[in-house]
Amino acid sequence: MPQESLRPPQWPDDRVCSADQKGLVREMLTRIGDKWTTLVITTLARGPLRFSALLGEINGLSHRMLTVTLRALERDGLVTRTVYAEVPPRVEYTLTDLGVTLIAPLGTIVDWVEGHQGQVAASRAEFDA
Amino acid sequence: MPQESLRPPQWPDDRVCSADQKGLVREMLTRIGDKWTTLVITTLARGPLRFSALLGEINGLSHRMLTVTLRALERDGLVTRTVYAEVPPRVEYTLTDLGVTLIAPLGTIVDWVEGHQGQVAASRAEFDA
DNA sequence: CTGTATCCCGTTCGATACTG
DNA sequence: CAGTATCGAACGGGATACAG
Repeated sequence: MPQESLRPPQWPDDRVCSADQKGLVREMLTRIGDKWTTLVITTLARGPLRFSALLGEINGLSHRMLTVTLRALERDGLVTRTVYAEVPPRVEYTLTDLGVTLIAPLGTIVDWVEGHQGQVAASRAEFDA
Repeated sequence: MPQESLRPPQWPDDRVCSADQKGLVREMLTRIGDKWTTLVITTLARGPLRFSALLGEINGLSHRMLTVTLRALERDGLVTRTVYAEVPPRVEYTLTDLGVTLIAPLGTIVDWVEGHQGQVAASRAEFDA
């Protein structure tokens, strides 16, 4: 088993968050903020999808990264993987109850970005000028 | 030539989000989720701080990464950089009004993590078993 | 004190090829 | 169709040295 496949970033530095759980919070933020996790969750929020459907819905997402992302979500208990014993094989991914509770908080961030992207873009334009 | 140095990430991939704004949403999520951004924002949420103070408050944060993080936040209009013409130089960083509006949404995520980290940890333990 | 520039290593991720 | 294995390029980020 390759090291990379499934290992979620373990945050080994307890100095960062010695007395509290900021390490875990940041680890989850890292997960939430990583390249594909949020897109996968928000896509699954509209209903269960199979692997190939997810791949089709999310533009630019590679085969391999979808697998990695889904495994991490599954490990965290946010997504359920259901295999149907058919030929050809069919696998459906569904948000768990826990995963569903993440939709709203995620939504506040998405809303913020959508509501302020103009200001951010303007600020960048000025900064880069 | 490989001046990757201190420049904030500039928008490398338009492929992913050609016509819509999901790319920007994800880009902001990436920024929010990256190693230090959230910690810097939440630390500045308690009040303005100078460079060295921030460095001291956030354990494990390196000199260089604080600069990189602050530049990105400044570029996005989330943080203001104020230089006082003194010797030795003093520079204070403050959340902008825009930056302040990010505190609440960020809080919903932090609250989610703190409220569900037990379930996540349990799920991981079972998955890894 | 604040910030920039280099070096350098580990990780990430896309492309590709292969299996059940 | 769904998933795994491998490889190479790109990136992140720490240590360090240096400058205003």
